[in-house]
Amino acid sequence: MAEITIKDIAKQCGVGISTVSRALNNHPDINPATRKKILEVIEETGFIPNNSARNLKRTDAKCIAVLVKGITNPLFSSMIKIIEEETQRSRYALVLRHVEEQEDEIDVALELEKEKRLRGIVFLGGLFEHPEEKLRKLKVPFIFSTIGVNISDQFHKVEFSNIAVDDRLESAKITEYLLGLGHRKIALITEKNGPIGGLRMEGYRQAFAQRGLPVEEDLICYVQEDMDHYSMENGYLTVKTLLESEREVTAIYAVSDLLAIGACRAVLEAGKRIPEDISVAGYDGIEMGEYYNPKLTTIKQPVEEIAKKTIRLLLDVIAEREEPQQIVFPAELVVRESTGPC
Amino acid sequence: MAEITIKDIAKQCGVGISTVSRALNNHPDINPATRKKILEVIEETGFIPNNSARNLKRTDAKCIAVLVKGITNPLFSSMIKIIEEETQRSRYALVLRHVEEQEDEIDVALELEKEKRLRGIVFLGGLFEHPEEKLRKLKVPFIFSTIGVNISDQFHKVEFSNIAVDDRLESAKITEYLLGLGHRKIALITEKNGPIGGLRMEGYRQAFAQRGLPVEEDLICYVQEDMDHYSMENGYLTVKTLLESEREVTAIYAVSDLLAIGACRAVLEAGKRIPEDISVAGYDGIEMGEYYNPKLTTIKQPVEEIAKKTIRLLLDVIAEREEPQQIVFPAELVVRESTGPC
DNA sequence: CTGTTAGCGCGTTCAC
DNA sequence: GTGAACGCGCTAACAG
Repeated sequence: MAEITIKDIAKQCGVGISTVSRALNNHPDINPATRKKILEVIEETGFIPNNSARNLKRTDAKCIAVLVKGITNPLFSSMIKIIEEETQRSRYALVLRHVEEQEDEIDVALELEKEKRLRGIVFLGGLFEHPEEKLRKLKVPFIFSTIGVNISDQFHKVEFSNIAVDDRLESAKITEYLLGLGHRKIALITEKNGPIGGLRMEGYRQAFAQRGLPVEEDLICYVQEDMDHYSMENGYLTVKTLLESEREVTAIYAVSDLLAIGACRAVLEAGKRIPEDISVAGYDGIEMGEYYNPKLTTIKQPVEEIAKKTIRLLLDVIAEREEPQQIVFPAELVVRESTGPC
Repeated sequence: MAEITIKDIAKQCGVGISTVSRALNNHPDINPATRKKILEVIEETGFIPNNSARNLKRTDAKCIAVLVKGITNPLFSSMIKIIEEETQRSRYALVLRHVEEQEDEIDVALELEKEKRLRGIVFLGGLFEHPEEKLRKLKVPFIFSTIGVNISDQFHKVEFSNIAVDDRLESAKITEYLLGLGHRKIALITEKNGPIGGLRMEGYRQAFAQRGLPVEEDLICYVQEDMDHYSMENGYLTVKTLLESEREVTAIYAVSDLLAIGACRAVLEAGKRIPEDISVAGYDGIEMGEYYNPKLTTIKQPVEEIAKKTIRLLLDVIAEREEPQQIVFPAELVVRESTGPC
């Protein structure tokens, strides 16, 4: 069965091809009567315009793309929801696209930019460390909403937008909080390579340094490389190994809430209490932290604010109401039940 | 700046347009030397073929689409991962597409079918209750992997594929387990309307009926309609209300693990112990259930098997090695720490 | 092996 | 207001 096209509709309505096109696109120059009739026939026939063909010709598509790297990150779904709302309000269409871990998000963006008629791009969860040369290939405004990557090391000019949290600072904040409680044997659960783990580790070290305290290197535990670095399972396994090693530990700081929850499981399984025997702190502020037992002490990233600012800034830049800029959001130390005095 | 096209590449290489196309598509009939040169120029120029134009002409695209309804469902990400692996192994491209709650997944599929050259479609999380007439519009094989919707009530012919778990049966299983522990005051946390909640409630009733026990209607608690029906927050609020009502309860069965975790938080906040004072059981078998404290008793859906079978069946149907069929997978009652004798 | 040509389905000029 | 013709960028069929 042949695909039904705009031509068939035109024939069936006894009108020209372009009239159908006008009906389809809410073009003003069309007789309401003929327009209504065309839409009826379209309804009956179940005709669906071919998007590929449309994208090929269309000049005015208001469309922005969100490229998400890391579908497993629980923070993203709420961010996406907010971005969706905000774009709809501005009458933009949204293309949501997942980027595989090994894919280059810029390449995907470049491809999408050609395929659809993008007006702007949001990068969620990728790394803002692409060569400027490559970034410059993007012809529409874009913004990196890189929860987890501090920009202070970046040398990008202000010509590119970026919204982030100062990981090093926030990480130091929660470490200092643990130190303030009297903890000294604070195990750090982090990833070995990778900018996020790196920055958060730096914050950890900074907090110790600021108090003139030495960091015990063998309390820095790296998650397993061969599986998702930020999964509960990885946190569990890493902390299990730690506890079995009989190293003395009074607190555990995992650089993500999921790792921290895995850590909790390992601690509980070892027959220890949280926080009486061992305090556990996370980082991210995922919803589960409020529901877990005990409730998780963590650094809460202002996800909603970040999402809102991200999309608004992008829309403003698109509309040339605003210049690209780089913004750092403060995060919040949320003390709950999983941490206590040493 | 004008978009760079295949024509420009051809000119720059001093070859014909179709030769470039051949290089692009790994066509065998091409001189390796010219081919290499073309690819080099493409690399230099940063040329990216326009997908819309390709889709318009291409006839042989091996592409299958996965339409996901309900991004928040924690079970989906692992299913998607498996489906990705399996499709790649068969050298199919994958289009992942999220469907909004209010969108009609069939409409989206229809549109996508025109836009890309789909060979098959997987529906994840939608409802298999579309009129046959509409389903028949889909011209490529598709399969509903409807975790959560029992098919026994469906009157669809075998011409459509569907993979599911028998919700009623499994729900009865876990209810019977609680009854077997001696519980009689078992609160049910479910959604008021909606086929999933409906079927699971039927299972709950069935289990009581089988023992000749009456169901106490006021122990059936409906989640709030105005927010995500299967969120922790909704479970928390619903159970909080329940507990404040002073109705006697010895066990709570929530029809999803997330609801159950919210329920646990409410129970704990009320100063009760799990399972000593109140047992809590969930449904789904999400990973968090193993990490939560206490570990959650639940019905574990065989997500991996379902995902594998789903994609394999689809590929088989596409290749005409197999007829469309409807399969029911058994789920497993996993008893963990959150439930105990009455 | 390679270049030329004819559309894919639609939006966008133009005339009318 | 409307229709015919053109071409978006590319692939496929055909010649060479």
